[in-house]
Amino acid sequence: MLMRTTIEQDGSRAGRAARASSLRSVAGVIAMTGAPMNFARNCEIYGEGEPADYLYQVISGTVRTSKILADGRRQIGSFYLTGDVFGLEVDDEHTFSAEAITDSRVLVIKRSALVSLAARDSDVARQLWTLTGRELARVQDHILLLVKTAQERVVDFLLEMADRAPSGDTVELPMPRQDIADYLGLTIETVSRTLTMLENDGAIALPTSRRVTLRKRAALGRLNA
Amino acid sequence: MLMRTTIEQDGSRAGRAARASSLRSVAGVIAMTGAPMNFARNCEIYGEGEPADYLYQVISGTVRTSKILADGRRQIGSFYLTGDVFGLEVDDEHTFSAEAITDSRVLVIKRSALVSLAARDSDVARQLWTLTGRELARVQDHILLLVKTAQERVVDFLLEMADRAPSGDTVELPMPRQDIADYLGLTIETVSRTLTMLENDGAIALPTSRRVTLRKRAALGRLNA
DNA sequence: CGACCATTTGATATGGATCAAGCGATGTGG
DNA sequence: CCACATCGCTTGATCCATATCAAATGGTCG
Repeated sequence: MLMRTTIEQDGSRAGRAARASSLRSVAGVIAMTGAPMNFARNCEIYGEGEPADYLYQVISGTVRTSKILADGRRQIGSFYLTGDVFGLEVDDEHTFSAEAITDSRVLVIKRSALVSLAARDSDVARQLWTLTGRELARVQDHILLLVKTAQERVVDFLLEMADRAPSGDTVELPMPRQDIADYLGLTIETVSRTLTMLENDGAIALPTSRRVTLRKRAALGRLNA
Repeated sequence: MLMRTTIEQDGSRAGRAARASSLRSVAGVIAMTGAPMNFARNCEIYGEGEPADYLYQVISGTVRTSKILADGRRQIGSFYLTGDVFGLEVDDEHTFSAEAITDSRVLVIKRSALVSLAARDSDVARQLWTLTGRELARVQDHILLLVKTAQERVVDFLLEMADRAPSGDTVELPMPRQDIADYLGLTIETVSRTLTMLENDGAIALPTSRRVTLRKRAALGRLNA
């Protein structure tokens, strides 16, 4: 089911500079040489349990991390948008697998290089720690999501996406409903119904199924808190 | 509702040595001087949003971290048993609050001391990173818990506690049902009923409400995976 | 003994899952 | 260029796990 990947060895200077400027806080880390790679939609980037020899930064596209439970259900850990770093592990195994949601371009960075550099350069060490801490914060928020009602989960998700890909009040959802459902711990039907409901309530507009306009963000936020 | 705390300045050598031996992996970190403090049952150790000037290690007793949601519900982040480190933040604010579940003795360590030491000593930096990574792994497991059925959650919880406080197949639960419920995202009634059901099925025994004997761990594990 | 708190048990309600069908875009072969 | 298969999404009907509301039980401490 997963497709083959293509590798490119470009790594243009211009691209690097642009990235660095928009991502100050991880600048130190990504200053490392890394190879840009392209992954087609639904390509696996790494699998659960594989050695975590690399970490990754999204140059363009969207990536999800996921885990298949014993009963076959799938839980999505996170979505990663342009600029986000993923796949960084403290242990040396990936605890989730990662797939490209859309055709994506990803910077691949050797973990061992960073880890050994961190042993000498405390700034790098600090960066690694910060990145893991950021991931921790993300996952903690995710836990809070999972104990809420369906409507709260969906609204939180939309607000999160809106915050992360800032383009006014219209959010482009790169992922299918099934991914959203598996992220929120709901079924695809419940996600769909909830969106319809929010639309009927005038809280959002759905020009297309993948584009959502937040009509009253303040109200939405309050609705949930 | 929260009680006052008492402070002690003891810090016996014998105690330290015993701890260090049972906690190799964080030995580097806790080698730092820290003040042991006592907290009575239900005492707040720190509050959500407070500056994270200290981190903590449980010497004896049990601690929970929690967060109150907008609608008044409470989510428990984790339970910390003897030897566990908690309250370590990458940012400088506590994202959860922490309370002693039972009368507890806790080693209090100044964060700034560690952070500045980490800037010079890469082993310490590594320790900080590892501790945060361990927390991350714990929270990720927690997410997987929250999408399971009530029975699976309860069984997972019992197995987790049994692994962490190894004393054969009998687990002593230091926390009340309400804490378990708020950890598992269930109601107290559902937790209670589920335990009763497991007992009727012969999967566990409940000599007292706070003591659980796992009758068939292998089966329990398989039951859930 | 009696008050209080934690826990269990019982009866009922409900949010979201499940099962099933319809719908709208997109693409493909005749 | 149209018929038709496919895929992602929505909508509908029903069911069930867990929440909610309510009361009983049991253990602890003054």
